Amino acid sequence: MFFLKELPTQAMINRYSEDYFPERSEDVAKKLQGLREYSTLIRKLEDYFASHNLSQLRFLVMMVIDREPDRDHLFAHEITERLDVSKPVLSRAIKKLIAASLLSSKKDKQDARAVLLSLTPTSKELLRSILPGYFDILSAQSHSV
Amino acid sequence: MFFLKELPTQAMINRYSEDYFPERSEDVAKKLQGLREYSTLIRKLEDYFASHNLSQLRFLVMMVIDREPDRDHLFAHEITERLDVSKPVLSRAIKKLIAASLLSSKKDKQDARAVLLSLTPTSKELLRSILPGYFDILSAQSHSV
DNA sequence: CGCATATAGTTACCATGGTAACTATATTGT
DNA sequence: ACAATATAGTTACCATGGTAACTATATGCG
Repeated sequence: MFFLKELPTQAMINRYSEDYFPERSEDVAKKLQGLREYSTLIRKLEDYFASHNLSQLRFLVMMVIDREPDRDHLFAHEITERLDVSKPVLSRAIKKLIAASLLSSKKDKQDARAVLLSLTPTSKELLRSILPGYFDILSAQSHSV
Repeated sequence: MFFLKELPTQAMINRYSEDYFPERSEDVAKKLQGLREYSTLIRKLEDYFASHNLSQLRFLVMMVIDREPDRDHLFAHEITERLDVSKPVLSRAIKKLIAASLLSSKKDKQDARAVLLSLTPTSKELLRSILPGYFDILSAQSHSV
């Protein structure tokens, strides 16, 4: 999350950064603007998911299972490879999804430690129903990007 | 935070979104890429601030006081106007900054509810010392932006 | 004036992010 | 075979985000 509402003017950035690398202060201004825009976008997405009793993470967990070619399940550690999230946080997200019947789990026969995670009919339908709004938010015009 | 490491291919986005608005799927791809890049950037900034016993928010609180023209202090509610953060979160951030001697507070004489917040010599020096690294991270080249 | 409303800031509680350390199972190497 | 190491997932604990409701003070208005 990036909180700054009113971005510093170029003059202000120059004032702060000119001693160090004046040649890069335009980059700095662009990055700050990008940070602000994407933070706003992330807030919109989070609000949207919250209105469906989801979070971005729980949505993405379902997405990476859904988009997996050739298989209808993933193990938690495979999800960790696909999402930039720590194991404990993923573990809890999965627990919540299972509690909400949005994920089903099955012990793996080869590896007693591992758990197969698959989408349920409910979550497949939920995914289909929320995707339009998701893409809508993502494709909405922002000020500059 | 946006977690997805491997972004969906254009073909995948089309598969998901073509029923709804195929004409916008390029926007979607661009936005997802932007989200990922800015999430990575935010992580780098957070790590940098953490290495100085700060957070992005506490840094920005000091910055908005420092950058205020004509005055050397702000009230908490004025900081709320400048930063997109809830009052309780700001309240705690301020408490931590005061505890670390990075902010000094003084009761306002006109309004007994309000508290004047100013930078301390320590925080002015700290700001100066961390700004180069901050701009460095912001101006570092990313893959596409 | 004095009551209703607004504002400044805090408290209580919850959601979600992280790391370190743990249990249980699998694998590796001698 | 079995000890050492690696891996799957969880637990415990902390940081930081949010909203609702609270206290205290200020303001507006009949």
